[in-house]
Amino acid sequence: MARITGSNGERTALAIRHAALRLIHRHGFAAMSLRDLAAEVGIRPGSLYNHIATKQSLLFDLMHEHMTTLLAETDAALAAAGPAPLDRLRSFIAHHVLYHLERKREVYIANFELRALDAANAARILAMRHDYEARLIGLLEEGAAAGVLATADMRVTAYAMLAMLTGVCTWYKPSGRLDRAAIVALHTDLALDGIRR
Amino acid sequence: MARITGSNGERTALAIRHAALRLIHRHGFAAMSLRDLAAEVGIRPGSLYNHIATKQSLLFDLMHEHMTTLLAETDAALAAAGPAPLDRLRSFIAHHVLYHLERKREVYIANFELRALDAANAARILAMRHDYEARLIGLLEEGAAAGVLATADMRVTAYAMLAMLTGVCTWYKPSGRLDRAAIVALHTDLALDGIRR
DNA sequence: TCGGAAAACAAACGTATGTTCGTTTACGAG
DNA sequence: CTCGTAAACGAACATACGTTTGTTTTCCGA
Repeated sequence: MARITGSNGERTALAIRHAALRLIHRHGFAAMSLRDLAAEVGIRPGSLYNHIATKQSLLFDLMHEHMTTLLAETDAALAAAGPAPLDRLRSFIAHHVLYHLERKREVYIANFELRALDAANAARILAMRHDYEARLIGLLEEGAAAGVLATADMRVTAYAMLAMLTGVCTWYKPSGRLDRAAIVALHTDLALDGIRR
Repeated sequence: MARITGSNGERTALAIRHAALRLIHRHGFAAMSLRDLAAEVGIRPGSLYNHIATKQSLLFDLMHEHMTTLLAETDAALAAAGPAPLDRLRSFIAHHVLYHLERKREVYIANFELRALDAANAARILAMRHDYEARLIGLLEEGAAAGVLATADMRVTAYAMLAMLTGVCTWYKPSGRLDRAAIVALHTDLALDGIRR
């Protein structure tokens, strides 16, 4: 055996990334062996190296692509929103929750596998995460300046909101009781007005 | 060399648990080798087995002890609170945040290393987590029944609140800008009333 | 049609892993 | 003081790991 009939580089590379997302999400990066990954894809361990440089770079690429997409889509959502601070904030929240519902694996990995990256790679991902946080903090400041939002500590408030809005991807199952619109609405209400009647 | 002068079983066992908390929190359970752990404690790898049964049982014990303490302390906090639903909820929130500030390593591990447990151990920890969630859901239902809380989906609301309140242990540093009381107050306000003025 | 690049294989590299074993020495109850 | 046990050691076990290598077969542009 050698090169397999019908084999295609791009398709295999995609399958590797997809399988890696599943395995890392389920077992963690350190607990995913390249032998497991190769078996999931249906190739031999050594063949992975036709498509990835190292295990470390595979993880970094997955995280980097996710952060790039998240930032771009967020900016698009904000650009499409109305000018009112509250509308912009609603738009951010809706996009964040929907994105996290649809790509829970990528999100989970980007949030919890930072420690598996080496120092240089971790720094790059962290910088992108700070960019993302800065967008929300900016929206909170806009709202405070316009007088529609409470003016407590912006940074910690943003952290708390992001934690709440991101939490959805730890329990969400597409087959669940609530549909996506309901989940978005519930989280928007919680963030804006809390649980007190 | 053999048994070391001044060696003491209980002290070593404690040092192992403490070092394990640090290493698992920093690198993850799968990425922590027993050789690293032994080096951190200052003994040889094989000597660990005078104090633990297996690596897996070490993780389970750490998580189980944490969940037991959390449940017991939560019940104590609720028992000490006044009878009004809102007071009880405030008490829950305050205790949760303080506990998570003070034991961020244990919390982080209990939340994110579930996948490293084998099936039977994971089921036991999950059951305790459900117990904890049930306490909050109960409080939300009390509040709804009394008419002081909004009556949206109780389970998802509880998940969102817990995600927000737990998030604090991913960024908190004791040397930070805000003291603990301020962090508790900020999270209580956010949970109850949101960010809208 | 043909030749180089792409993509797979089988096999092996050195190292690290969790764990076990037999041995040695200090501690502490009688 | 004595003796069983606790608690450490050094060494080794089998297995698993990420990665490299050389080879083989298929694909595809000129």
